[in-house]
Amino acid sequence: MTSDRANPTLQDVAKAAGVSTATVSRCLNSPGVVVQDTRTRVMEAVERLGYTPNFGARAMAAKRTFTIGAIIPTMDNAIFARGLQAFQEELHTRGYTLLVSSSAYRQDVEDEQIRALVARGADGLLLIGYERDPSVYEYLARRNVPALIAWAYSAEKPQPAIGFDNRAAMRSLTREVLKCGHRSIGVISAMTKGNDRALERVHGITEAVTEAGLNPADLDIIETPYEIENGQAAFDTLMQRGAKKTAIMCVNDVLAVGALLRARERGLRVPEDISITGFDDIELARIVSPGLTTVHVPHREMGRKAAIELVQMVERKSVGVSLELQSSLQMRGSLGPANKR
Amino acid sequence: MTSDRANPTLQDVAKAAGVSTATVSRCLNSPGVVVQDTRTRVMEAVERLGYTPNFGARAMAAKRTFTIGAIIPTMDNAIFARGLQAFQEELHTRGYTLLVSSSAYRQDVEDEQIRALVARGADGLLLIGYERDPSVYEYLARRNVPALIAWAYSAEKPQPAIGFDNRAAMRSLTREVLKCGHRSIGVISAMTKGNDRALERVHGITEAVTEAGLNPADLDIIETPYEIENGQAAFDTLMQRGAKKTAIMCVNDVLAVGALLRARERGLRVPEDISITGFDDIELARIVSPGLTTVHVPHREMGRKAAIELVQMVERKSVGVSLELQSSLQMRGSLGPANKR
DNA sequence: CGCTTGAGTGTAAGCGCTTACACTGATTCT
DNA sequence: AGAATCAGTGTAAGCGCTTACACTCAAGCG
Repeated sequence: MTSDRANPTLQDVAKAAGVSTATVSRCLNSPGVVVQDTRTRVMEAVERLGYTPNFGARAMAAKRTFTIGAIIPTMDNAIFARGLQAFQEELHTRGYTLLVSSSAYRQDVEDEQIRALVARGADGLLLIGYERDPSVYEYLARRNVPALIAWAYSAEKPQPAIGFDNRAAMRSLTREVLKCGHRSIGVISAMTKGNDRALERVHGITEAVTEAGLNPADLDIIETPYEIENGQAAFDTLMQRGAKKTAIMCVNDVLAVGALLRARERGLRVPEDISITGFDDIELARIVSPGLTTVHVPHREMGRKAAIELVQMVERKSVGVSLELQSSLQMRGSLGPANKR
Repeated sequence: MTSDRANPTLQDVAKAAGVSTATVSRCLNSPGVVVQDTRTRVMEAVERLGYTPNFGARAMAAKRTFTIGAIIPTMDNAIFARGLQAFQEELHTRGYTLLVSSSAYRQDVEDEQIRALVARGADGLLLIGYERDPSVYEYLARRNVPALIAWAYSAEKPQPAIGFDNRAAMRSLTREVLKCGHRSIGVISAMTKGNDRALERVHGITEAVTEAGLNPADLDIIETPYEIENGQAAFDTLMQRGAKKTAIMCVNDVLAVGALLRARERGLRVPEDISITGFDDIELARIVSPGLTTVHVPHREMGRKAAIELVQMVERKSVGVSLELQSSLQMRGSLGPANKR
């Protein structure tokens, strides 16, 4: 029944206010066109009945949801938190709601989540990194759902993105490491499959090493999932095999903190005995001691600008323009001169 | 037009497969009742057209969404991350999707989010802590949306909850601190307004102090928002005013880490010069040095059990039963004997 | 052999909302 | 004074889906 007390509908409000459903709808969506008098009467009824519009119905009728979806690889660690926070704040001021889900770094899960978000009527999507099956982009294009890439930027890619050049950033950090005299370098990378950011960062190291006239094949690289514990384990492996390293470069701060911890546990002094670097500049990086030398990423700026651009894409039905942000080196205590044994 | 290429609907699939919309719907929702032959034909059409059901329409027609909403005070820090992860995993195995939003520790925002989630058809809600306007509970009851409280537990409250006794936990930690001989204790609390967990924890301290025959009014308590920086600032304030403290008890690990950092910056040794304790046992607690003595909370267990119970409430339309979990003390280096000057 | 039965499918009535279009009565214009 | 205009409101047609109910037809029954 439409008179059911449990879930008041537009109908109920209309009846209570003695107007048509159209008028109630208008009061809610474009109050300007309704005369003051009726409006108060309607709003009063809304209040009295505790009416909340049904989202599904609204989405279906209006084909707009004012909802933006974001799919991040993980909620567990802080990398995306700050940027997403800024993203969401900016979205909020523009009247949009953010729906977040996480893919656990798995492409099939991400795929599923994308479809779920689209089915839920997301007006636009924020995606992390470029790398995903082309069919995903086709799907989005067919459905007319604009998507913006973040946390990565590459001039060649066709997709609009707002991020920074992971490779270049890591290249400059590596130059710094080389400048400190390090020649035997271990690398701890996240899993690069489906994670172009990690891959690009590793490439950055390789490039810098090559450009310094060294043999990139001498780099001892290990891949491991995103967890402090894995950083610790990887550090052990690296120290036990191959030439003796004087520096460990990690593809993200979490892994680096793991390495740092394990170094300490093994009685190694950082940076005297071994230097360690990270990437991201999450909070952790400044908390550990010594502080972690890392690449600072403008998370908040990225989140905010992504929101602005994505809303633009949704509302103007524009293609979206890419924007490259600058990352910077954050030098802290964990990087020091190589120990000339 | 229903033949539009962009967004295939049930209709389109039905036409393509030469069956009625009802049959397609059945294939998707209860494949058992459709004969093998038609089913393959339909599935093929679904595949070929790249059909995804429209969530809003489905929710509206079926009055079920298999969606659970969760509103947490913040995504910024790690306290809720692990528990939520477990919550979501368990939900997933049961065929539910999780929608998360954050309230920034503001009741009005939480309110808004609750309504948004309900409007979106959430079948059930996970809420953090008991404290909120009674009208919220009324609203939920009227709308028939079951809600489960987590991260808190109190036998007296009517709402079903799954959590632990914040007060009792803090009481035992405080006893431990007192046992170490500390008599002049500073307390750094989160903002207690709208945060019953913080308030309960402070109460726990007060109670333990009282039961030890000391005057709780001698406790130097300071309230500050949830940020490492604020922990640092609060530490300064505490050290500058009143009697000289030998221990600082913090209501959560983030604040405690802030205090720890600042102590170190001021050249104080922990725990020789000053002891510091936290609450939550987030990852950070074991990463700082010395490790933070804190209260360990069974986050994952809580998340998992919350999922099970909430699904139960949704499907059986049951009221929900509360469950108290046990927290435990996690002793690490940051707590030591009081320095008898 | 006619009748019941039931498995498999189709028909169509909503679910709660938005919005194009139609309508009404003041107001303004000629 | 009658026509034209327009602001404010109502009417009703969907949006894409689920599901109660109706229907069909083959198998099983007395």
